Amino acid sequence: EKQPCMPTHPQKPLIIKTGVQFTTKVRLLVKLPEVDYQLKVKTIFDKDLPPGRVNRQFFILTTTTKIMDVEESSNGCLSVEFRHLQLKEKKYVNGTKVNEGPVSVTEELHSLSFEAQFNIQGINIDLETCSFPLVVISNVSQLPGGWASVMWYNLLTDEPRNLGFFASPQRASWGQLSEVLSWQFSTFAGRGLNREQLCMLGEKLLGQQASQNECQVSWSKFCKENIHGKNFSFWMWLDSILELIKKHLLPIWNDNCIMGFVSKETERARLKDKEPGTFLLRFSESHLGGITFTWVEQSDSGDAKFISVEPYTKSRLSALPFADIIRDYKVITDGEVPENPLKFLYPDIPKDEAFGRLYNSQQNKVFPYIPSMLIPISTLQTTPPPCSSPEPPMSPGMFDMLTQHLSPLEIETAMSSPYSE
Amino acid sequence: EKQPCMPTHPQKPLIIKTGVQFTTKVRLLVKLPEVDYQLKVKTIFDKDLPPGRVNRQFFILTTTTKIMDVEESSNGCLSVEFRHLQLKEKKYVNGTKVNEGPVSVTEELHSLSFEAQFNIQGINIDLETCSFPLVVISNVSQLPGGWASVMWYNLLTDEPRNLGFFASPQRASWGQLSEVLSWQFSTFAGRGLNREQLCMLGEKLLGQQASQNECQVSWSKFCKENIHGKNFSFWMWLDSILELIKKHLLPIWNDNCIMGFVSKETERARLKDKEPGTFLLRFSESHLGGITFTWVEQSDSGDAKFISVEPYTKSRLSALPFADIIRDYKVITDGEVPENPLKFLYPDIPKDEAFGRLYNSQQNKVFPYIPSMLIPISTLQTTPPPCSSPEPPMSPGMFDMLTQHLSPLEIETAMSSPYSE
DNA sequence: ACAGTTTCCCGTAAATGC
DNA sequence: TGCATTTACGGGAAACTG
Repeated sequence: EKQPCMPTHPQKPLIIKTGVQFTTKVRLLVKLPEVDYQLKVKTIFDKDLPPGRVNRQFFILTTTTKIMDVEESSNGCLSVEFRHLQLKEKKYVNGTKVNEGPVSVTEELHSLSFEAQFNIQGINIDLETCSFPLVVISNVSQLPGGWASVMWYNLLTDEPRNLGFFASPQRASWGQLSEVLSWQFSTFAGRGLNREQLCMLGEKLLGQQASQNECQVSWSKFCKENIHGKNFSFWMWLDSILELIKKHLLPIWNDNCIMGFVSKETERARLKDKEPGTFLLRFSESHLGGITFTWVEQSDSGDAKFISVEPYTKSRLSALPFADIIRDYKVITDGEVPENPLKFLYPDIPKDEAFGRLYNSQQNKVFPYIPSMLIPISTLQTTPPPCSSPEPPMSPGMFDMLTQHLSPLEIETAMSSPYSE
Repeated sequence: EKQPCMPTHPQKPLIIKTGVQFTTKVRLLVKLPEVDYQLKVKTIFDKDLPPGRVNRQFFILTTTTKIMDVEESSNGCLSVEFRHLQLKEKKYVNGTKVNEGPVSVTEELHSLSFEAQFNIQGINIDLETCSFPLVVISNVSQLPGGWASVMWYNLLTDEPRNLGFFASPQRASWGQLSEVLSWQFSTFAGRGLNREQLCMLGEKLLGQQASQNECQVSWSKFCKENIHGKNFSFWMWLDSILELIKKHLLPIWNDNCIMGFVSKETERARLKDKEPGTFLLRFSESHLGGITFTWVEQSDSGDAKFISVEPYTKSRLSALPFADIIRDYKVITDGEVPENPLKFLYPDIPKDEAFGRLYNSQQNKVFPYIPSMLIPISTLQTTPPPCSSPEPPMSPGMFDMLTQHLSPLEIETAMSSPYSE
């Protein structure tokens, strides 16, 4: 006999890492008439799993049974919270590790079941329920893949327990998907994606025709296939940016100072007619988790010239916050006096108005010492290189700077540093 | 019956962290006449421990028995290697946790015992041996304390198993101790300490009279009491420097470019009559794990002037290697053109001759972008401050630089944002 | 409240398995 | 051999515990 028993599913952390504690709570939604005895709930991982359905099997390492208790905060329901639950992989299950097709670890769905039974007026009643699908990972490096699965699953099915979903995952429309992507950013970074940003993402994922929201995206294209010419998939790239924002760019992102997702063409079109020194912030498309700025200058011929700095990644940004980089950035052109080329955040906001609030002086006052700060510097040449060697030669300013400091032996290696477009 | 049975003690890693695997090997040094049966060895942690001797009790989480085997590499001895051993703390031992005095975790000594028994011609023979004392820690943050204990123990006792050693640790003579300290540097950093460096350390630890090698140092002074006015002990300070060298300064240390341990007085005496721009490298005495450079300049009055930069710690050094800092360091004096004040490594070695080999151009060649490097910069004033505030006021150059960028902009958070929603 | 100590767990690196 | 996945564990931070 099954009875109504709705647990509070472990809905948010649908991803569980082995060896890391998680919590789940079950609540009995009917009031039992007589509760003069203890009601025990048992948790089982992957109960009644059809054999061969998953590649990996796990078990709960910690206590799996607990007594239900009257919940204070609510209307006196019975509930139980399992804390400090921990998953561990069963190795060598019966010596047969079923290798079932191309479903990767983060596509393998599991579930957590809860059982209770009680006796009321001589009738034995079994209660049972189970969680939404779970992804089990063994290292945080698998978290992005896990999130992708959860997103895709939630996007495309309303079934509470379709564990075979990724055997043949449906396609999503770009309209649906873009909404979910924006929601990721608004949830985890505090600000979603605007129409232009989504449009760039759509074109990146699907090509020019993607302006149509009806355009279909396959799971593989979203998360499994590498972007052409790169060694990462679309979602891995996007998630690396989400992480970069979360850790290093949160206030700047929330102040809407990061255009971020812009094609190089759009970037140029935007900056072309702007005041020299106008810049915008854009995420790297060539490397994971990088952000760069591009500014416009007047070239000698009178045309607009666009210059982008080598993208900053988390390692640099943890040495120097991005707002400080923008404040302090200097370019040495032809060995002259360093100048900060960044004047106006696109379209025309004075730099300090946009970022001043976030500047951090880096000043530690430790008395007998003089303070020292890190300044990001680029060197640039305006005069065209005398010959067209495959690698553009070094600017005179940089050359001076290096030769001045490098012993004769080291010059060769340091020479091969390209810049200028 | 006890028999000669000398194991290869776990000598080097005398410190074991709970939950982290370690390895130990036991070798039977006598050849058994008849080895037609298996000889089993069992490992026991803290065997026969007098109750109340230690605060914490541990057990071996993994397999504790193994069969001895003929060792290939040696002359056919029997030996056994325990791998993947792991320690875990027994909690709530009999409900009584004996709190025995002021012996800290890293002073608590433990031991690992090995037992085997065999029967030869009807006689039962018990073999037993045990390791040198072990320190058990639960976090790497306790490693320096553990090392200190191991050093002190080895320095002051030849007993193989005096587990109560730290109940009343003997004093060491500075002569003995300084030798051990130098040995730490030569073992872990590749170059020991010279007489002058040791002399500075001796004075730091014991005051001026410490030039005598006979001077006695207490364990407490070495490792437990804080240095006057600081919140760390002598050894914690020294070990933080050892770590800094190991991770960030190895080649520079081994090239003997770091004077390192110099009092400020000696530093000045050394630099006083040198060419302006002569500098030396010294470890910070005020903060853990920091290194600074001090250079000499000619002041307006004609006297020598000494300037030290705020010490670089591991976080800065992992963004920028120290050799590059020395190469690129710039001072902006009174807002003028940046100049590198570092010319000659004391006594008179041109900077690039000393460090050129280690320069690293920081140049990542990622095509469409211009490279950017981090330059450490200090600003300095030559004109004396108008008033004598307790904190040295900001130099005009720095002030300009900051005001130029800090505009009246503690403005409200969300200004006109460059992108529409 | 607090300091000494342990636990937790991310993130990198290395090991393992397929 | 290379790729996918897991294990190992340092290091920072939170939690614990007298």
